[in-house]
Amino acid sequence: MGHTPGVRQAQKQKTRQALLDAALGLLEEQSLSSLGLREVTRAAGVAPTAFYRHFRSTEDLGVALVEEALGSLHSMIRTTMSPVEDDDERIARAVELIAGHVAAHPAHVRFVARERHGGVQPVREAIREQLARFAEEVKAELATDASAAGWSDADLRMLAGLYVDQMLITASLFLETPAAPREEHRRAAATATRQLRLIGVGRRHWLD
Amino acid sequence: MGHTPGVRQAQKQKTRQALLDAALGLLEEQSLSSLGLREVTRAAGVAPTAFYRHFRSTEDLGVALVEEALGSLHSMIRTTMSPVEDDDERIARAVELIAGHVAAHPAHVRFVARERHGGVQPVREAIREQLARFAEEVKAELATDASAAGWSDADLRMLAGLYVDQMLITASLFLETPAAPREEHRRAAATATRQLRLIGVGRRHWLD
DNA sequence: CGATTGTGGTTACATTTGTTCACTGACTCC
DNA sequence: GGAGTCAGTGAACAAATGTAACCACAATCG
Repeated sequence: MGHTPGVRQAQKQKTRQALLDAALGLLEEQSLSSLGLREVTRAAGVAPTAFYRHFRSTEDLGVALVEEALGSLHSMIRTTMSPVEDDDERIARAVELIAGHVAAHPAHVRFVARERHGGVQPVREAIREQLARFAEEVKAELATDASAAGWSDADLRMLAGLYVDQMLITASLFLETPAAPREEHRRAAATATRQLRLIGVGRRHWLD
Repeated sequence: MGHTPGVRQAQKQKTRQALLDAALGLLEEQSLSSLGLREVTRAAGVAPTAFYRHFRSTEDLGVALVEEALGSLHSMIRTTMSPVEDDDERIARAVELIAGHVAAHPAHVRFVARERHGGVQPVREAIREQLARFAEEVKAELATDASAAGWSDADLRMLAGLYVDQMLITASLFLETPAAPREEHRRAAATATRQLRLIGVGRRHWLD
């Protein structure tokens, strides 16, 4: 089996993915700056030197993880901004969406929250850049909203940044609520909802 | 010189402080989970084994650093809540205060921002606990405010948490603006001011 | 088909790590 | 002032790390 062109590259990306997955798993209990090359290869089931075929260093791997982690967030933001008329409905949907995303990709969320201010500069930079891109998208979406009439460009940028930060805060709040039966989860959701609602109120009366 | 009682303990705390300072310096370019015991003692100018006279492990040292770092934040919050009638004046003063604190203790602020979601569980826990205490203080302060009439306990707690998170966001925003001549610093301050103002607007119209 | 490319494995090495043990000598306390 | 306490030192250890050089062998391409 397999004289189809591309078998080699497919295998390569398979082990590459194994390295990424292994690293992501290990990063649930430590920071990237302490992640060892051998540690990763051991968890991935490959020889230490094989690492170099894919990444120059663990820093490099970290940057790759940023792409992977925030790629999944990409679709999330789009959905949050979906056309819903009722504001409270939209907020509830957003909180629900964040909770779902955290439940689906906890390791990715943890990684971003952890390394956003972490000890590896290139990774911080990559996260910052991606989040700035998201904020720009959010801002563009906000600008189309009817209630945005009269808002300055700086005001819109500020609000978008506020929403992005709030999204991360909410996500890591859910993260800290792992197997809490249901009660803590509810409280986290309630708090997040309230915070978004207050921002919404401020938004509606911004031009008063 | 020195038959006054307490010379010994004074010397001990002096080297203990040297260890803390050395660690804090090293942590500007890495995370706590990768901080080595020998690395710290080397930077502090003491023998590796001396470390054990003060801390059980680097994790332990990290927890001690939390106390030190958030102790300085303590006074900061109190001042922010000082009695000023004009809201915009209060916001301006708060932003100014945060900027000053970051300029005065950049390493402490960086440490808290970095390890709040970092890879060392006991340190995360310590930071969470201290921030919860701060939030409680802020909430108590908010409750005395005249405009807090009719606010539920949960609403007050939510608002206090929002302010604390916002304070950290603003602080780490200033952190990312190290030697930027003045322009970036101004923009950061402007953004922070705008965000606090929007929260203030939402606060005033919360009960509408 | 034969030649080439390149992923992954093997072995090896110099460094660095955390922790131990026994020690020294200055401060403490009676 | 003499006995005891204890912060800091020094040497030693096994274990783990990042990186290099060389090898094997299947997929690729002419």
